[in-house]
Amino acid sequence: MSPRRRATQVDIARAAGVSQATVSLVISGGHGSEQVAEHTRTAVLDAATRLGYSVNTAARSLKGGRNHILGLYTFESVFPTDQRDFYYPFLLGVERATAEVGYDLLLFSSVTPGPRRIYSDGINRLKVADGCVLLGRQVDHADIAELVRDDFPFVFVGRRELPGVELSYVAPDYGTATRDLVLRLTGLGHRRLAYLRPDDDQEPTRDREAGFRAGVADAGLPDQPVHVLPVGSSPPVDQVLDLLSEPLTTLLTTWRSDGVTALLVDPGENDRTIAVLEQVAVRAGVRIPEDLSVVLLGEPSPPPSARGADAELVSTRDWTRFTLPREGLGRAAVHLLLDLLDDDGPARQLTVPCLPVEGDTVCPPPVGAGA
Amino acid sequence: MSPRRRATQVDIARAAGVSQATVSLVISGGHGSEQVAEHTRTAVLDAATRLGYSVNTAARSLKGGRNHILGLYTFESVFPTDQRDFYYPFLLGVERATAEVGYDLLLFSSVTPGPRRIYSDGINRLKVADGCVLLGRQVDHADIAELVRDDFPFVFVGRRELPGVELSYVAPDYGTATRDLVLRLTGLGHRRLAYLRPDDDQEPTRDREAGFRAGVADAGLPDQPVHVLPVGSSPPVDQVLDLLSEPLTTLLTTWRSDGVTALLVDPGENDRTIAVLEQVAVRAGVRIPEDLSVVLLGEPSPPPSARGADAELVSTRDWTRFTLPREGLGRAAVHLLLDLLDDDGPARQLTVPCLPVEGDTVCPPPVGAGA
DNA sequence: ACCGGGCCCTAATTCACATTAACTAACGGC
DNA sequence: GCCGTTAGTTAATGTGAATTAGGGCCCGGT
Repeated sequence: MSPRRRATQVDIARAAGVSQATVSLVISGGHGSEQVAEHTRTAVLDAATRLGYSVNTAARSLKGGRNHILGLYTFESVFPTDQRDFYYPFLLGVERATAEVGYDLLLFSSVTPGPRRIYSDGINRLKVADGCVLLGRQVDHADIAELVRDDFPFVFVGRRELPGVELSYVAPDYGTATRDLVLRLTGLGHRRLAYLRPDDDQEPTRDREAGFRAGVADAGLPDQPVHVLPVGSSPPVDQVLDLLSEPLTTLLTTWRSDGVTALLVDPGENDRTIAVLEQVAVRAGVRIPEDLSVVLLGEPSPPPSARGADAELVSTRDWTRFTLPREGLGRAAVHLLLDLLDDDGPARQLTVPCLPVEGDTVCPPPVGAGA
Repeated sequence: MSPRRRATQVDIARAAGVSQATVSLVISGGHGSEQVAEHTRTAVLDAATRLGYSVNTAARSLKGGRNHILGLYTFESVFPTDQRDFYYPFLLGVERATAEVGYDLLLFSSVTPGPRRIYSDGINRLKVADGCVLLGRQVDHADIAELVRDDFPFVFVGRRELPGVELSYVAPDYGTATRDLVLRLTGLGHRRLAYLRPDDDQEPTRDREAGFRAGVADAGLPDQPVHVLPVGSSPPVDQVLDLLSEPLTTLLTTWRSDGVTALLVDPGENDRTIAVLEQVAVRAGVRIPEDLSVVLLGEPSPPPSARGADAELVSTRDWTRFTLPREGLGRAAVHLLLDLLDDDGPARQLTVPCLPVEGDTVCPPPVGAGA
């Protein structure tokens, strides 16, 4: 057991016959090393190599105030088994971007499970990181307010708003993506569109609707009908079918008589709507896309495989839609966080484009329709 | 902008009217805080909460204290996309166990793989964690040696050996799992077994063979033939078929004439062997399991879906086998690491049982055979 | 010679915390 | 009243690296 201490700058200094400060200048590179004579420089580097030196980042951070650690805190479990496919790309993006900028990623798991609280024992674990990316739906508002009060740098993935405070976040650009889909439809000749959205007042819902109206305006069409479904963004799964079947059937009839040839559906946080629509359309004899082009403003989830009891309410069609740039959001969050760390400015927001997916639920309008 | 410093223990001390040392005693918890009067204690905690204090991990680890952070270092990318399904359970296990013991998990992504440069923030970034779980195949021996030299506590997932040093690791109990499969076969009536292993000298390979011999002995059978294939554990994928077809065909003939009714296959790190065996058996008219029961001493990978060019060399059969307890290994690694932290003893090793999987490649021996 | 500058380098300080020896006050046993 | 004991607290020290304020030293100009 030789408790051989690891080499420090002092050791190198002794070996090279210089002072620790000089070693620091050489090792730290760029700024200081230009002021060091070449032969001293090589002598130091030589000794360093010989002694197997490497920087003690703890000491470096102590002086510099940075830990070079970014935190990732999720309000649900960090590696959720059941939502694995949903969260994984976020994690991937965050991890990769973190690595690229030379930081390490600290997963906050020690915080008790259940409703996750940041400030459980009064002392804030998050601060061991230089800044933090926050993920998850069920946000504890009190915690966030506390973080803001503490001036702790953090960035949300997904748009988050809190009355009275400015939060930093990265969010998908639902508006532009929706607008682009509208233009795609009008480009195909559709002149009468309908828009379907859940009954909530969340930002993503508003963004998409705004994008819809913008697209309609850009295409030079008059205002198009917007229909609000009597469900919030996350209704109980087992009631969705009952809740939506009748209203959707009615709407389909209305649209047909009104000459609507294309429909845009905001799935909310709940992708069952589109599945119900599919069922209802079949029953009503409306063919998609021959009679009615349909685009989905988001992604059906779970993406690939449906299992168990839900199977009947999972759509198998390849909807024309757009996907959340989930890895991109993770990456963007990291970069935004770094900006925050450097500038120490006010909260800021960033949007990331959504990628269109060419499905098979869109085609030109039926001849003679929508004149 | 106010460059508001983060609150330090000195700030708290001033606010609470005590010394910094007292604050440290209170904050660090258990050991010292019993020697602090209750009212002092609460005053300190109060001030800490009020000032939004949190410990500076850099300072703490500089001095050698505990951070309640465990590190996870992988010699490949932490969230590898292509090996995602393989590594995920390990991560899950590590993360969950870490959370359960009240630690946070630090993913070391900043450390660049490849040729290690001394003056980049090298391996000793690990030190910001109290200890570290190491994962991955392509281990850099120099790094490990360095860690050992530093007396840094770490645990490998998977058996790792380095000449001259004792490493701590958790490993699947291949031996017992193999023995159990042998007993399973003899229990069905098989009396003449054959064993197939790759041509390497790795520990897992040895373990499995030892388990085989133990099982054979336990069953009261004489020594059974062991055949070594002329490939190491990771031959080039595109050559496996060529390399193995002929020898396997020969072996099949030999076994048939020798009355062998069951075969145990050590897949090595390369699951193609079993795929080749399957092809060859079909071509030789040997039915599995009617003519020959086959068990796989490990898992075929990639588990569920085969894609691309490899598809022809991926077996689709549901082999009777055992699976690596991957989440369990992750968990065990964390617990072993904690033991190491507490005891500071010598390196230690731990094995975790493998779970048997009932496939459809085993049945009783053909009547009249193996008498 | 003397002064003024660069140029290289060093001594000293700082960072936030943990640890430890030492100190104080209060209390009792004798 | 002296010493010992114990609980509670403090002053001092160590940790590795970065930074800053200089201090020699050499050299050219005057």
